[in-house]
Amino acid sequence: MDIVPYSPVNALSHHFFERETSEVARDLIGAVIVRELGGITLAGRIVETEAYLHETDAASHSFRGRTKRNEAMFGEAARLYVYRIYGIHLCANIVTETEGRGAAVLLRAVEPLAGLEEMMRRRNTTQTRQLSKRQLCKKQLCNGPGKLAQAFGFSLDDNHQSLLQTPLYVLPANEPYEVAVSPRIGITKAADALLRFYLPASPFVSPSKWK
DNA sequence: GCAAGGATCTAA
DNA sequence: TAGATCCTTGCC
Repeated sequence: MDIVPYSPVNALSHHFFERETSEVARDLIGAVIVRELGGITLAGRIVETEAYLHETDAASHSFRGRTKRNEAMFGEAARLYVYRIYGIHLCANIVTETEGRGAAVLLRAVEPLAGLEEMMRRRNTTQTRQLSKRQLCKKQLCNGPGKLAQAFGFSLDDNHQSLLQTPLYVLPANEPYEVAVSPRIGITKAADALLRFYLPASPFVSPSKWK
């Protein structure tokens, strides 16, 4: 069969994620996140991110200091911070900057590249409705933070997991992309800060008033 | 348009 | 300790 075209050899290094959070969030647009899960390769091109800064950012979980929930956000760069939102969904973040800082990049949407069958299966597991009624299409697999986390099988147990080697790593963008900027989605504090980055031409970004 | 869902924060 | 809030989604 085919050789899987994904290898951690050229994966982004610790240095990439140590930088200032909004720079990391912007530079992650076009990068490819790869996860080996149960012998299956899941991969997606990152098309939408948000930067959550340290103690000066009222919208960030780290704003009120370190707690059990946000502990992973204060860990070293290039590790996962996963949290539960609205009691139902999970959101996956990549920790940035220096250890103890409390900054991260939220992964909001990716374009599915590999493992689509598996993503579709994971996105359907909690669906009790008939498949024929509203079949999930490629665009709906990962176009939102909760959807992305579900498709890639992220869980609270994945907190602190490294993104620097198999089974989880990020490959740099293979071409330069024109990145658009907007306010972040779904927040009330610091709502005017331009810390959301996305590919304006991509049909795989999450549905929002900013397009 | 809004309910679901559970942890976390805030005001007493 | 009760009540509001929360980096969302999918069904009504």
